[in-house]
Amino acid sequence: MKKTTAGSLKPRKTPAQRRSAVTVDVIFEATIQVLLAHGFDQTTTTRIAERAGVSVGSVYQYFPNKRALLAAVVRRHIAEVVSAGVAACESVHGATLREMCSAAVSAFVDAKTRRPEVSRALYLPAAAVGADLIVREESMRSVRAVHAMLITAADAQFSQPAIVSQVLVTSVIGPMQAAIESGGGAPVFAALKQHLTALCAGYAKEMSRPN
Amino acid sequence: MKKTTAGSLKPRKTPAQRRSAVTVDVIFEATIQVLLAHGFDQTTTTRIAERAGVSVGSVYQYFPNKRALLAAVVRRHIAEVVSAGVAACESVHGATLREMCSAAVSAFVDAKTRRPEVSRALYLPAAAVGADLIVREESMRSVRAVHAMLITAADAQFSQPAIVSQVLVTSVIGPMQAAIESGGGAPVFAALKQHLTALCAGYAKEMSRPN
Amino acid sequence: MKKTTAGSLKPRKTPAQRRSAVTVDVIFEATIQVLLAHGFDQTTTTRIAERAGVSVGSVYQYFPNKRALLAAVVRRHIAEVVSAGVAACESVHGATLREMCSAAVSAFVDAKTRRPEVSRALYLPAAAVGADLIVREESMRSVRAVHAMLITAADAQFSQPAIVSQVLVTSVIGPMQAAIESGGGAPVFAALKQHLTALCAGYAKEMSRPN
Amino acid sequence: MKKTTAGSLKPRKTPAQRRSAVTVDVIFEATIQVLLAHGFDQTTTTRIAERAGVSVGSVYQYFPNKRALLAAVVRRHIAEVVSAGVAACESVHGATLREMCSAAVSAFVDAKTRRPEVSRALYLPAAAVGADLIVREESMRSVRAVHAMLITAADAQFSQPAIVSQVLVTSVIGPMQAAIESGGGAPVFAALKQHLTALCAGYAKEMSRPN
DNA sequence: CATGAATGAGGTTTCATTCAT
DNA sequence: TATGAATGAAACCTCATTCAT
Repeated sequence: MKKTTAGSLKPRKTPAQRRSAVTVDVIFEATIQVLLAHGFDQTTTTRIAERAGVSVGSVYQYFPNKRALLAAVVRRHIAEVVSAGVAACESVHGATLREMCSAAVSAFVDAKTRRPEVSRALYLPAAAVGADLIVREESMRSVRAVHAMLITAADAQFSQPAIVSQVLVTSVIGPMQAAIESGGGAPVFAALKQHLTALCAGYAKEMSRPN
Repeated sequence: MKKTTAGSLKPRKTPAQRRSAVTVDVIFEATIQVLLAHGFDQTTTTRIAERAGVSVGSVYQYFPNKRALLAAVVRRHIAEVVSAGVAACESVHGATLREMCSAAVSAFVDAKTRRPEVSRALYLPAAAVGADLIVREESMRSVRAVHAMLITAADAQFSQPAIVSQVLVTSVIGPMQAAIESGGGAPVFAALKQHLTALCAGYAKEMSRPN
Repeated sequence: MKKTTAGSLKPRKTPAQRRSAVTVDVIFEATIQVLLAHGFDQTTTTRIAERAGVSVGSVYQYFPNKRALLAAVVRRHIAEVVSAGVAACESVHGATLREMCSAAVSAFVDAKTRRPEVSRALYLPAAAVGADLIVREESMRSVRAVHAMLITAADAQFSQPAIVSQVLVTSVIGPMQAAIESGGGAPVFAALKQHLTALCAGYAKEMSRPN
Repeated sequence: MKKTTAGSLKPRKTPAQRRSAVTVDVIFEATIQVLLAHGFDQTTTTRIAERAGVSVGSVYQYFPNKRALLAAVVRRHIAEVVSAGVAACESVHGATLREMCSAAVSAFVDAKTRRPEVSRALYLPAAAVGADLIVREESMRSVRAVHAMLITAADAQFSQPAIVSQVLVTSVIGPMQAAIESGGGAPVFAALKQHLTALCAGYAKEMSRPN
């Protein structure tokens, strides 16, 4: 990244037409591929275009600059993962604490490990682009969903549900990331689910009063 | 950063003379300052040298390239934090689970928040440089220390102490980071200690049998 | 030249479009001009680009690095000279030894002195770049052509035609170079032809048996 | 070479003292070693000093700048070779043409191949340093010696002894260099002597009248 | 005298972005 | 609309040379 020109991060045109939507997808996928194959600093717009089978000019037709492109890729990935988590949370309103933790953790791990390489590839871009904002926004969605879920718990009551939600969401990411980086496969992820469920449930129990 | 030159990350010459040692320290501090004031991609070797009050040449007398410099700065910071945590762990061998969690978390939070800006400044460099390795190495030290501590717990026994240690260490970082990023002050960090202690203790209880 | 980067010496993209071909030629010519006007170490890529009326970037669009550019310039020049010599050799198959020497020497001197400054300008680059290889390759072409010629001589037979060819080719270059360096004009070159012809013919006679 | 500052090429102080003379020799030898081990552009003053076991400062005590150092090294080497040739020429005054050629060529080849690596190492520096002048000066000595020799030939007379001498000297260098570059050993050099003798004798015969 | 840390001008190279075709 | 050659600011890094110790 050269200058982080601080320009707009929003895509340039909404892909109204069919063709456009396809092109954007191709560019997204190419970006991830290049990121994985060449690493962050070798990820140039030209290379992305090449890999996508379009010209650099075309890339700039859809994104005002490189940052915007990376941001969009990051946003899409995070949004997917978060949405899965949010849906899981909503589906267990009214359940017990342990059921809630198990369901949410499971959904999160599944979503995140569906394409583990993608998570790895996007780690640096997310930080380097001003995607912190995006990450924060999406995290908020998770936190809110967890919050909304917790207060419906059948077997407990929280005095600080907001803070607890925040800690729950952020504490789960580290072990997740570590597991992905370590290159572990399905069995590792299965074990991870159990441990993260215990982590969340244990903490939730500590911070709540039985109902 | 242009090319991730993949060259050696080891410092170039050990500062033998007093003057040199000072110079290196000045450069370290300048690096952090620039990182904070201008952001990662605006952190150029020239700017670092300027801020340090030396010439670019001097920087390159001690570090073979920019990556190595950043890596060194990251290493020093992480090592400090980890060392504090490790010391705390060692000081509570034989205590109860809750005492252990409280002591370790407290030490970790204190170390990490002594200079919160530094943590923020080094977040991206750590990822961008090949400092993953460094981070991983230091993480291992923490994990081992936690592991050594856990198995001496007065009131509990673990069947998978290794995994538990790993999860404990990685789960604590996220909330920590979030608190720092949020810019919270002393009260936030105090609350954080309580929550992280609960997080750890709760999880530890879940994963162990009473003695 | 800083680092003899040892990277590829092959041009980067073959100029497909007309515009590109022109650009490359302009860069070639500019390189020679700068070499002549400023000398080898003052021949910077920036200066070449300036003189060529293009941007540095354009230079790097066609050549992966400075060495490759210089190598290409050297190669083109040497190839021209050698080709002239080879053609001359082929045109006198079956002639007498003296006719052969006269024809080959004449062609070589003519080719080399068509633009004497170029020869002077490229002397150092040829050595400094890894163009030794190029020079060697092209020399081989000359040697082979001379060899092929010699064995058809109407009036003589050689027992070691290979070695003789090698010596003939290499012995002629020194006096040639000296004459160019001395800045002599047409009359000097005319005299040179006679002397070199004598040199070659005399040696050839010594190393062969009359037919 | 950075700037070819065009400063004086003359050594800075005459090594009046014993110690100085030794130091200069050590530096000379170190220069050649570095040239051979690292190549021309990697031959830095610091590296030379290191290899010589002295400080950079000391190198600058004896030579005003890098060019002067390289020039001195080149000069010494060439002077040695030329002196050997000159001596040989003087020792055969009054002999026959063929004897002259044989003696001079033999001495030249011997001198040049005593340390073939040195010749290779100094090739580029000689050209890059403006040592052309030195080379030219020393060449002149050779040419004059050959000239003085030729006119005493017992069996021939030359109408243009000056030009003939010039051509003889310059024509012999190319094949010599090629033989060295090719890495050939003693047998190659033996054959070379025969061919160069034939080359010179043949040419000399062509350019002279029997006595 | 020797040392070697410090200097800093300047060289090479990259790559996001534009715009004529 | 798509293309991709051209741009050029700016980054990293080197190394001959100096001078305080």
